[in-house]
Parts: sequence; C-alpha cells; structure tokens
Amino acid sequence: MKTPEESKKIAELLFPDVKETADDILKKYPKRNLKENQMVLRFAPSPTGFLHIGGVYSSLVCVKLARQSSGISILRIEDTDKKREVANGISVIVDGLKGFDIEFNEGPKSADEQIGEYGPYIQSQRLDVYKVFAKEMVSKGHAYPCFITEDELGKIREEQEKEGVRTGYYGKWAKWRDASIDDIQKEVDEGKPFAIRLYSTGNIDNTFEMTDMIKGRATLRENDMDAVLLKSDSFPTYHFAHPIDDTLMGITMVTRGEEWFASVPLHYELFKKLGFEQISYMHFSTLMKLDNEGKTKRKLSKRKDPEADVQYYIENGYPNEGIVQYLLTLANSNFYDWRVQNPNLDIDEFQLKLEKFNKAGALFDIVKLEDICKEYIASLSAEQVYEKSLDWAKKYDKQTAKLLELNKDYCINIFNIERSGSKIRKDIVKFKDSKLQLRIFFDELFNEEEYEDILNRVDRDIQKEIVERYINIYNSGEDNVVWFENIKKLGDSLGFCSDRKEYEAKRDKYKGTVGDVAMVLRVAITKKTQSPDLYQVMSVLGKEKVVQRLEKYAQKMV
RNA sequence: GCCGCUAUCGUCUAACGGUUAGGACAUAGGAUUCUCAAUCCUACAAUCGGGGUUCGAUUCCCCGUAGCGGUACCA
Repeated sequence: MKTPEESKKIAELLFPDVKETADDILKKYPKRNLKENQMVLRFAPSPTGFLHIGGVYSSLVCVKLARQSSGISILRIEDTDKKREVANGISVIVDGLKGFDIEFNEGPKSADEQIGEYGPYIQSQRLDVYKVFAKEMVSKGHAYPCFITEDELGKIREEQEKEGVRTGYYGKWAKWRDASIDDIQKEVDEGKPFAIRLYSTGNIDNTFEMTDMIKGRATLRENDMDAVLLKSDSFPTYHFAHPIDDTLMGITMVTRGEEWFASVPLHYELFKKLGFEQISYMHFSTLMKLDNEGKTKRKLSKRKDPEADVQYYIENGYPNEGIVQYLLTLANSNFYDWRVQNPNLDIDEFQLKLEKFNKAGALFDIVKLEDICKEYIASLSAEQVYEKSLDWAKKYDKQTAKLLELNKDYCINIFNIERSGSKIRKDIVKFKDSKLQLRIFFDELFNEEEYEDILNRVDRDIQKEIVERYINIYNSGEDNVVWFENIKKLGDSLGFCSDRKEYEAKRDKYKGTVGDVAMVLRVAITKKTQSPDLYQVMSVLGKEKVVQRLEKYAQKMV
C-alpha cells in the first residue's frame, strides 16, 4: 500500500497534463430533474458495421421502457476498441434502428450530429473524461500503472495453469500492484507504455448480495482482479467507461445483455471506488438458436447465421412492424395475446413489465416470426400492401418496382384479392413475396412460366371442350354465386359431378368433380394448380385477358 | 478446470404450495358450393434426475446433470 502522498505523486507522474478533477467533470453533468419512476435508459452498442437482431431487441426494450415511464432514452456509441473500428459503424446503427422506428431522445442522430446535454455520446470523444477519473483513481490509491508486456502475461497464465489456480492478474500475481515509485519512475522515464489497473481490495471468498431487475436476488463473490481501466492506448475498457458514463449521463438502470452479468462484482467495486452511487441492473438473456441438429443452444452468431443481421430482414422485405412485434413477444410473452385481443391499439399502449422477462435465454424462432409477419400483412389494406411493397422493391427489386409504379390501381386490385370479408388471405410473409402475387397478372411475367400438367385428372380433349365451352358462357360482370353455378352447369353437361358426396359414392359414374372443371380453368388462366380465388383473379384480370388465355390454352390442347 | 446464472410440450411460455399442468407457434388428421392459403374442429406433445420439507411440490431447500455466460490492454 502506498501513502496518500505517494499515490498523488504517481498520479502526477502519469498524468502531468490532466488538470481537471473528478469534481470539475461531475459539475458539468448536473443531476437530472426527474420525477419519481421516470427512467433514464441507454442502449450502448459497439459500431462493428453490423446491426445484430439482438441489438434491435435491446434497443427496443430500452426505448420502450424509457418511454412508458415518460423518461429518457439514450444512444451511446462504445467505440473504444480501435481494432474493431469500422468506417460507417455509427450510421449502420442509427439508420438501422430508425428503420424500426426506434429513435432515442439523446445521442447521435447521424455520424456527425448528436443531440442532448449530457454528451458527447461517442466514447472516443470522451477520452479526456476517462483520463481525469483514471488520475483520480491513481491519486487515491485505487489504481496503479502496469507496465507488463503481453509475453509476461502469458507466462503468468502458464504458471497459474500449472499450479491449478485461477488465472488472471490479481493478488500476488499482480506484478506491478505494489511497485515502488522509483520503479514506476524508471519505466516512465524510458517512455514505456502503461495501462492503468484497478487496485482491487476485494476478497474472492467474500460474497455479497445484489438484486437484478430480471434475475432477482443473486449471491456473488467479490471481485479481486486488478482489471485494466485504461488501456495503454489511453482508451478506457468497457468496465471503466460503464460506471463513469452511466453516472454522468444520469442513467437510472443499466439494461444490458447477460454476458455482462459475470462482471457485476467488478462493476460494484468500481462504483464504490469511484465514489458513485450504484446504479441498478437488468440483465436480459441473449437470443439463441439451435445448433448441431437441435442438440445445443448457442448465441445467434454474426458469422454463421444470416438471420442474425438485420440486413437479412430488410433485404427480404420482412415488415419492421412484424419484427418488432416478435421481439416484444420474446421480451414479454403476454404481448402476443395482448396483440390478438387489441388488434387496433397502438403498440405504445402495451406496457412492458420487468417481471415478465424470462430468466433463461430464448431461442430465436424464425417460423414464429414469419407467422407474426404474415398476420401483420394480412391486417393491412391493399393500398398499404402496395405502398410497402413498392418501398421495398425500389431498393431490392427494380423490375417489380417498375411494374408497381406504372400500374398502381391494377396492383392495388391484385393485392385486394381475398383481402376483404372473413377469409383474409395470409400468404405474404414478407414484401419480397408480393412479387409472386403479380405473376398471374402481367403477361411479361406470365409468359415466362410453364403450364402445370393436369392430364392425370382430365384428358386433353375434355380440357379443350371445357375451355371452349366456357368461353361462350363467360360473363365478366356476374357475381360469385352465378359464376360458380355456371361452372357447375358446364360440368354437369360434360359428366362431372357437382356434389361431392354423390361423387364419393358413385365414382365411376362421373368423369370427375366441379373441382376438376375449375382446375382446368385455373391452369388455363394462371398456369398453376394453386392460385388465389379464381373468381376474383378473373375479375381483376378482365374479360379480354381471360378470354385470350382460355383461347390460347384451347389451342394448346389440340 | 474454476466462478456464476438458468431449467415446464419440438419452440415461446401460463399455472397464491391444491388445475384432468393451460395457451400460442410448429406438426399430423378432418371439415368447407373450386385449388392453395385462410378459417373451424381433432390429435400429438412437457414439469431434467435423485433426495428432502409438507396432508399435498412444476412451485420451497439440498445434491447431481445439462445448457448458457464469464474467466482479455473485446465489447
């Protein structure tokens, strides 16, 4: 242990240029004037040039929780690792989240604009702040300079492993922990780089209790690691920046992934030594996926899983609202029931509850997500489907975008098929799928397709007869009931049965059912054995095109 | 290895210590004045294992097992 005088001397030796004190900094960040229960929360991602779906989840939870308490949400960019720095990292995050309507009250709005009084909100712009606190820590004997090299660190680890003790820089293994002023002076004079480490006074055998807002009460061991606070490039580590920034910015609860849970003892020690009031934590579980043929769970990974990157959803045109709804379901599983019961309420009306978060990690289930997306798109009007499909296509499918733009009314009619009444069609999961709806209605797409073969159901000459006779009786203005009656009559006259039970009973009396007659028309008009409601398809297509296609098919059946 | 957290159908989850352990997604059947989708009905399917405490345990406690996380001058 050093005397107070010695500690001050070392601090001066290490940071001769730092004139400000911790108090000076603290004064620049006045306490926020908050009402009771108002929350100030932050989402603090690293700009890696990649927006993880888990980041959308965290930020969503953060922004929503803050808003429902009439509080403040903050975006803070944690760019303290120069090795991982990426040029457009900030805009990937800001723009990506904006796409989900996730916007913060404070923080970067773009790569070069920040709003809020508690900034800067980009950690690389706050290095002077961390330096002041580092100096303060050293001068109080809570931290010290460490000149150890990577090689030496490796050797210590080897030795620890050989002895079978915990690895790490702590206690008697912390070589520079109690170095003399002279030794430090010598290294500084030689211009050796140094890191600032915590002078930990914790005891690994002591436990303490903390309450996590999701996990509840937990018993943890005290920290005894002399963790690095300031790296030799004078950037802070996460551990050091976290208590400082969250305190200065007036955060009321730290929301973060559970990968941080193991660091809580360190953070508690740091809050104490920095003289800060401890902020409460909520650690939520990370999004997982099944691997090894469903045998093990693992984190959704950027490298292995395309669906970890939000870009995947954007490129395929998954509706953002659907993704948000799915993520809210993962956060509070009662959200889904609420949504079903209150389809017309704004999502803001739903209250996220901390006690409803699950303690274990949830598997990311893309099937369920698609179900929600499907449900969401089914709830839209044809105009909305049109607009959203166009927005997507403009970026990712120029050909479809052109079709949509040039034929607005026609396309809205197409999207309107089976979109009213009680039988709402639910086959669009993502806006990329809307192109599939168009293929029947545009000759340029239609002509590229092949006819599906139904000869095993109806012979060529009969198909020809059905189509030819139908051309004569087809009236484009007739309603659904008349339309179907006509098909039944046509079938009857050709020996097809219009009663299903009758057909089942006396199969050999008939050539088939009305369904087969309709199928012939369906293939003639759409080329496929599966299509949306044929009556509506024909109405939208118009008499001219319908007849044209029927004639073409009749010729083919010669 | 060590430290910590977690554990209900395949998945997300519900159940003041008392329920035939519920719902949703998925899957499989069936129904429908046209196919597919949708819709409706039905089926399938779970309290990780072992000990306690208790009249009674999915729920509380202990042990084990498994999964996840941490064990960096990455976040």
